[in-house]
Amino acid sequence: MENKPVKPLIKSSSAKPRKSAAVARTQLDPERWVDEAIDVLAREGVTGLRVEVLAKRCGVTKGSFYWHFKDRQALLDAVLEQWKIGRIRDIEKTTSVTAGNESQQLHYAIEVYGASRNRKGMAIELAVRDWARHDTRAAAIVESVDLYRLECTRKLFVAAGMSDAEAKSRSLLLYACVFGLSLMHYTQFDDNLADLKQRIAERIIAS
Amino acid sequence: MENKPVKPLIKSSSAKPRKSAAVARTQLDPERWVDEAIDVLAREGVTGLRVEVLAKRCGVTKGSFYWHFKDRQALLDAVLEQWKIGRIRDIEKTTSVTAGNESQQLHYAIEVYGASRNRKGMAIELAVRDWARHDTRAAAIVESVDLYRLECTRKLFVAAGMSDAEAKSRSLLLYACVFGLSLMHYTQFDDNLADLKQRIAERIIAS
DNA sequence: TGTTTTCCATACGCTACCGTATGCTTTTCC
DNA sequence: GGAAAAGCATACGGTAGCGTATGGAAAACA
Repeated sequence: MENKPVKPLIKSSSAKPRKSAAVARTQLDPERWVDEAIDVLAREGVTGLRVEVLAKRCGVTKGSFYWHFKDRQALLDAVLEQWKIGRIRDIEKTTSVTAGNESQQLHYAIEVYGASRNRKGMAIELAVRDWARHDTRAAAIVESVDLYRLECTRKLFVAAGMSDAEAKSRSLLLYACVFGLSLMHYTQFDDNLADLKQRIAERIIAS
Repeated sequence: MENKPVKPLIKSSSAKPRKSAAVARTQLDPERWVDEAIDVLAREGVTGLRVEVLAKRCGVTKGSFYWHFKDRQALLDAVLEQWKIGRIRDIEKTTSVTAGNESQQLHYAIEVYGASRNRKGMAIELAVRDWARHDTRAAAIVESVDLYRLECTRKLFVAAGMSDAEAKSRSLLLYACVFGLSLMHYTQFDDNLADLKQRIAERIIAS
């Protein structure tokens, strides 16, 4: 009963060996679980994120999981937090730009999400968003990420010379379109999808 | 073993009482199951669509369900089919227009999906789309509905005077934006969402 | 009225989960 | 090297879900 240490909700990964600095050989899973979980999330959604399934993918059993995490919810929270951090970092990387290249950078922002490349990233995105429809925690995370994204691209539109109100609407239009496209099945709609996407991007960005 | 009649996958609802035309008092659940299922789908997604849960909502037990349906998949198929039929009907209603009012009708098409009203319809839409990400059957239905929608609005854009290529891109942009907006959480982004949406709609439709 | 269908309830076996308890092995630390 | 802690395995109880089997009530039909 009492021989277990005060078990943290998520084991702090900063508890690395203190003396021998360069050893760190035998540590196994500080946040490996979260990475694997995000992988499963991308392919099956939250409902596919089950403790025993995940354990099998990690080559261990539940026993290990419940040592690192208080319960399933703790993992889910960690996944959300990790996702949020990654998104914020990505947004900053995508929307940081040298003055004068704003329009170009906006085009890039659209392309980054475009289907082929970054399929997994979009799968995670959609999984989290669907998750947010039934879970308050996920919804809060999505909201914060959305606001940050919208704000970043808004600044780009402003820097590109638009009014504040127009920049806001363009910013929202941009992300709505990006996510919306990833929801739709339109490959049969046209035989020149590249041109189609080009026109859409122009419509979103051009003055 | 053999006393059961050839059980159809979905019991044909055309087997109404033959003689007394206006009676039909005691029939209970031909497609009531499907309606209830779509209701659950809207609130919990496909994974919430469980046989015993649904039975409880209908005030019966599994025994009834497995008389009407071969298995859970048969219900899911019926749900998809019902959804498709409803969408097709809706699209035709939304995009049929007297000549000259195309632009107005396009604005209406956007408004119809806009948040407040028709929340349930959008919830179903998103649930089905998420479903389609893991299920081939659902994906096929979504694809057919998408193509039909895209084609209908494309015609409206053409009728409004656009080139074929531009009409296609606008049509895709319209639906992508509509679904994308329903995925996002942007209520904190601006204090005048109406103006925001108005600008977006203009951007999508205006020449 | 009695038989056949229709429609539903109950009971069962099975699997996939979650979370806990407990013990075993490997490090870590003294 | 020996105690303590870390990291994981195994086993258990419990729930929820699917699908089947079977019986019973109620309606339709003859």
